[in-house]
Amino acid sequence: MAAPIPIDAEMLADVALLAALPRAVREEAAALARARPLPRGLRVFDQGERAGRAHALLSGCVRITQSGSDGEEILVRFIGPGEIFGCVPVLTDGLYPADATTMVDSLELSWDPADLLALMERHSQLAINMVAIVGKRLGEAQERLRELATQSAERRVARTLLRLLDQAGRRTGDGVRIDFPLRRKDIADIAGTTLHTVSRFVAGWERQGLLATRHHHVIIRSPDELRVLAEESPG
Amino acid sequence: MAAPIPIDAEMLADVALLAALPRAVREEAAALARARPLPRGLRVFDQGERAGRAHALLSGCVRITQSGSDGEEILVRFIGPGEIFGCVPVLTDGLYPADATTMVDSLELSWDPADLLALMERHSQLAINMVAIVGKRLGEAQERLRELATQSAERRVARTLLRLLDQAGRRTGDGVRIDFPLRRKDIADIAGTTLHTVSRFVAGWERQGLLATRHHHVIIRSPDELRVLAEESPG
DNA sequence: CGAGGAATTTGCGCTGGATCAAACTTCTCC
DNA sequence: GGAGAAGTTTGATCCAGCGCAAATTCCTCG
Repeated sequence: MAAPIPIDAEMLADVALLAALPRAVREEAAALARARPLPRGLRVFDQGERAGRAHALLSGCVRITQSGSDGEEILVRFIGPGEIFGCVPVLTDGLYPADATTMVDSLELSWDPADLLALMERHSQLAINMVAIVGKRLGEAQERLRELATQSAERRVARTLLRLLDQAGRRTGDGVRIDFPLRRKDIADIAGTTLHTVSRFVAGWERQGLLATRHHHVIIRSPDELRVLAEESPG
Repeated sequence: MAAPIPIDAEMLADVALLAALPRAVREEAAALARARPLPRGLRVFDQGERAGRAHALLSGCVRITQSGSDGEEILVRFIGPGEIFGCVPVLTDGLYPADATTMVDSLELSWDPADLLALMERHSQLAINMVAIVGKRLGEAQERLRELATQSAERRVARTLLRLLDQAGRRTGDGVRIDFPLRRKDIADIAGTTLHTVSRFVAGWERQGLLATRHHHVIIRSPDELRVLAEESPG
């Protein structure tokens, strides 16, 4: 067992859940947290498993997927630096509702469920922040639901890329790069279609010079053109 | 203007958000709440509107719908007695994310956003309850997302009915009745399909004696057979 | 740098379910 | 109780995109 990684309140300033709180609260949270490096490809927790820890990501990227009894799965969301994951079951039935897997080497903080709960009881602002975070995700899920029910696959793929751009876009020489390793299957699992269909559209856009992929990373050269595709009225 | 409806802490005991709290908190919440009867068909609030009140339903039924810029809409959920609605924006951007319309004559309580926020600040358990409620809805939304992306229309319609049965089922003489007025279009807007497709399946099931509809109400005679349809492995 | 494997592209046929259209039934309200 | 409106059923047609399969390219790692 390696020596525990020291945690200071500074590290917590980047976690959205705690960002706007008084420093004293962050120190309290820091004292209870455990830091841990996560190698790429690690299954952080499994769907249905009893929630052993509540998590926050400091760096890297975690993929949250949900699968049904039939094995079909969707990609619920990517967790980027500063975001929390696996925290809701602490307050509900105690079972993780999805799988979590690191996509790159990452660093996380985590809390014992009881500690986090106690912390939220002492500091209502913490719980209120959490409602805001979960509420925002609920809104996003409902928007995706509407898109999936009413829009064409092409628009959904375009919107998926735009949304990822928002979440993890980073300017580079010739466009904006999505900072997650992203393969066609991932895009398909978010947009609710197949990797074949995604490939057709993306390859087309790539030919038009609208975007490029290298090393499993997507670089959008022209977000505006993509936005046009995403908004186009019919189907 | 009619005289205000008197509110006592007893009424709040049926509201899930406040149910498990000390009586003193419920009394505090009661003092700040406003009760209001809502006639059938009333638009309680509009998507995009600034959140003027946070709501809880005491009796009746409210339909929450979300529509996109193109006019396409989905039915996000039904709110039944004891459930809250329009409360999340109090803690986020202050804009209602969806429309809310009463489906029958109803009775609601509502709070001023600032009052509810202050109440949650004083009583962290209230905020914690809210995380649990919103988290549960998030889980449901993600499950629907997966179903919509991976399952056949028939299964989705069957599951939709089963889910409504769970939420608002009431035993009657010859089966379990869903306590909301429900037309084909509503089912379609939840299941993510068209009223024609819903009609085909439901009419078939009705012929098999699996369920019945009268006065825009669905009565499931054989939940088990429906469950089989919902679980059936392929597509 | 090169071999092996993983991911992507692309062609083709097929079908679930959307769309269009029309008859029919059920509710609502006078 | 009856007229009109609203909701439902059912048929016919059509196509977006899924499933399968094979070729090709890209990435990884020794």
